[in-house]
Amino acid sequence: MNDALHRQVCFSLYSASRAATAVYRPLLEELGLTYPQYLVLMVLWEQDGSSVRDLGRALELDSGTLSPLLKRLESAGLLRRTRSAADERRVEVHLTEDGRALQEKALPLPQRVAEAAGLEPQELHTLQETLAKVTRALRSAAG
Amino acid sequence: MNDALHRQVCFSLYSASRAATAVYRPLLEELGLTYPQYLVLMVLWEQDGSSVRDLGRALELDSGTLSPLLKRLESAGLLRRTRSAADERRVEVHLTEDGRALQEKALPLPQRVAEAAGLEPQELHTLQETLAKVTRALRSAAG
DNA sequence: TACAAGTTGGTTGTGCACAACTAAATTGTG
DNA sequence: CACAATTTAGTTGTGCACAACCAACTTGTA
Repeated sequence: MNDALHRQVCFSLYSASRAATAVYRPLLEELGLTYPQYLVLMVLWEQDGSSVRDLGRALELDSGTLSPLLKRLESAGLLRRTRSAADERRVEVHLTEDGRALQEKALPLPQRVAEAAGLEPQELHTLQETLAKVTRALRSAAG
Repeated sequence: MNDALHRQVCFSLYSASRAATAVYRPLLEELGLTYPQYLVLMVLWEQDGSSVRDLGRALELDSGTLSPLLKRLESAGLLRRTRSAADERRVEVHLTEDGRALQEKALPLPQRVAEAAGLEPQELHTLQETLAKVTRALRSAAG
């Protein structure tokens, strides 16, 4: 147990985040997905046809991360990438039938991870609120 | 704004964690460090001579992550890795003078990031407690 | 209509994370 | 002692994150 370490917000967040994705990992592996791939699909399940830019905005990830990730999902047959006719700079990402079908299989996952976190609903809600507030503040501080 | 996304603990943690390390990044860059490298040094500043295994236990990182990271810190002249005389399986990690000297330069960092998080001291404390609890629960769930 | 400035997606390179595996040393047990 | 099981680091391979840079396209303005 290292005191300086455990007094830091950043380390607490870093540890908790890795622990949470570690709970997701074996569940997502059954769907053939990694956690960031699952995040991209979640955006597409709500907004099919999003551009790479839209995905980047939603997840705060840049094209250097998204481009190869999207290519992997495309070669897995879960989506297609097509240049927008209206604006040739844009690449629109469309789910395939397989990609859409995964939504149902993924439905129970968040609940299972929330349960694994071992918090009361009220406590969980407060945590979410606090994290959203912290993230906004940190982003505005980082510029 | 994607609803399904923002209702998930894991995504909140993932976003907050990346936002926090993003605040650290430019500050650590002045010291020539990445965030995980800084974490390793924090452990060594409190427990110089820790083994790779000790570092792994403290940070919950495995040797596949730590070995190359430690080599980079060694070639940066911040530490030395030596086989333990008592147990030839162990590699003990000792700070150099330069490595120890960085502690003082890094001293103000946590405070600055905590301020950037924009929480009241009481709120910050509650967050830390909740995150520690969540991390323990998630780890025991992951096995 | 030119064309500078901005937007969008991609590439390259570095450094984590983590799984799966290997090699070497130590320890427990007959 | 012998030797199987365990512990400890390290290697290899895959997939994020992110910085820095580039090419192609669009848009605003003279």
